[in-house]
Amino acid sequence: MSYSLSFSKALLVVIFVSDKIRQGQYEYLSTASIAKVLNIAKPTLVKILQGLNAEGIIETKEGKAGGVRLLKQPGEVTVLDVFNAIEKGKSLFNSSFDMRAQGQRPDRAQEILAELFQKTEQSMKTELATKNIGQILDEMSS
Amino acid sequence: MSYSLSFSKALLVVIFVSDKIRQGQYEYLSTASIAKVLNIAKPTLVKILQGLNAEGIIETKEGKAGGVRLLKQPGEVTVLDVFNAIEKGKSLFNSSFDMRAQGQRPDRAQEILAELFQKTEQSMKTELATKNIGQILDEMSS
DNA sequence: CTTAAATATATAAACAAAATATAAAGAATA
DNA sequence: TATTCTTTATATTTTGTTTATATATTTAAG
Repeated sequence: MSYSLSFSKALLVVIFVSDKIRQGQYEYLSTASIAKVLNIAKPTLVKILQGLNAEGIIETKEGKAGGVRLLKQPGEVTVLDVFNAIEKGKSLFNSSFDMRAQGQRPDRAQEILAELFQKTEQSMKTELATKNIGQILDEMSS
Repeated sequence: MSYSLSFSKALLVVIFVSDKIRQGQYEYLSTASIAKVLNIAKPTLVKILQGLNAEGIIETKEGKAGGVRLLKQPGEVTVLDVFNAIEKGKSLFNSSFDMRAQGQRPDRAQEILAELFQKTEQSMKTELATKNIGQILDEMSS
C-alpha cells in the first residue's frame, strides 16, 4: 500500500491546533475535543500526538486543564516534519528480500535499485519540505 | 507501510529476463525457472507477470515450450513502467477520510493537502522515469 | 489424437500491519 | 483529596500482502 492515513490525520491535527492559535485561543486543547471534531479514534489520535510530541512539534500536558499545545510557530513546521513524526524510518520502497544467494549479478542489481529508491525517497521528502503549516493556513484563508 | 515487495521483485524479474536476452538467449523462459532462481513464490510471480503483460512489457506463451519473453527493448522500459505495472492506481498518500462534516475550513485544508500530495507523487514518478532497464544492465556490467 | 509441459485461474490459508475499542493507571489542578 | 485530563496497556477488528495447493487450460510434439 502507501503511507498510512495517520499521516494525513496528523497534518489535520497540526493545522487544527495552529488554526486555533491564530484565532487567539492559546489554552491547551483537550484530546477528546480534537478527536471529536476531526473524527479520529482516540487511540489513533493518542499515537499521533505521541509522534508529534517526540518530534518537538507539540507539547502535551497531563491532568486537569491539560491537553495539547503547539510548541513551534506554524511557519516553522513543515509537512516533512509531520511526516517524520509519523512515518519515521519507514522507507518508501521495500527492496530487502533474499534471493537465495544467486551470485553477484542479482546482488549488484539490488544495489543499483536500492540507490535509485533512496534517491527517489529523497526527492519525495524535498517536495514535502517545501510547504509549511503557516502557508497552508494562509491558503485556507484566501 | 510503503509500496509492496512485489514491485522490487518485478524489477528483478525484468532485469533477469533482459539479462538473458543480452546473453543471447532468445527463447521463452519458464516461470518455474524464474521463480526458482529469484526465490519468488509462484502465485506471486504469476501476478507480477500478469501485471507486466498487461502493461505491454513482456509477453507470455502458454503450452509446451512456453514461458516469458520481453516485448520491448531493455532501453525502452523505465522503472516507472514497471511501477505502473505493479502499483497502478495506488496513491502514495492516503488522504480520503471523513471528518464528520466540520464546515469549510477543514475541507479546504484537505483540498490543499491533496494538491501537495499529488505534486509529491508526481515528482516521485518523474524520478523513477529517469532510469531504464538498459541502463541498469550497463551499470551491472561495469 | 494423445500426451507432456507449460501457463492460467481459483480458493483458501498464513502473515503482517493499521486502526479501533476498552479498561486501567497516573498526573495536575482546584 | 477528588475531579479531570492524559498516558499506557491489551486485545480485537479490519485490511492487505504473500504464499500454498489444487485444478483447469493451452500448446507443441510424437
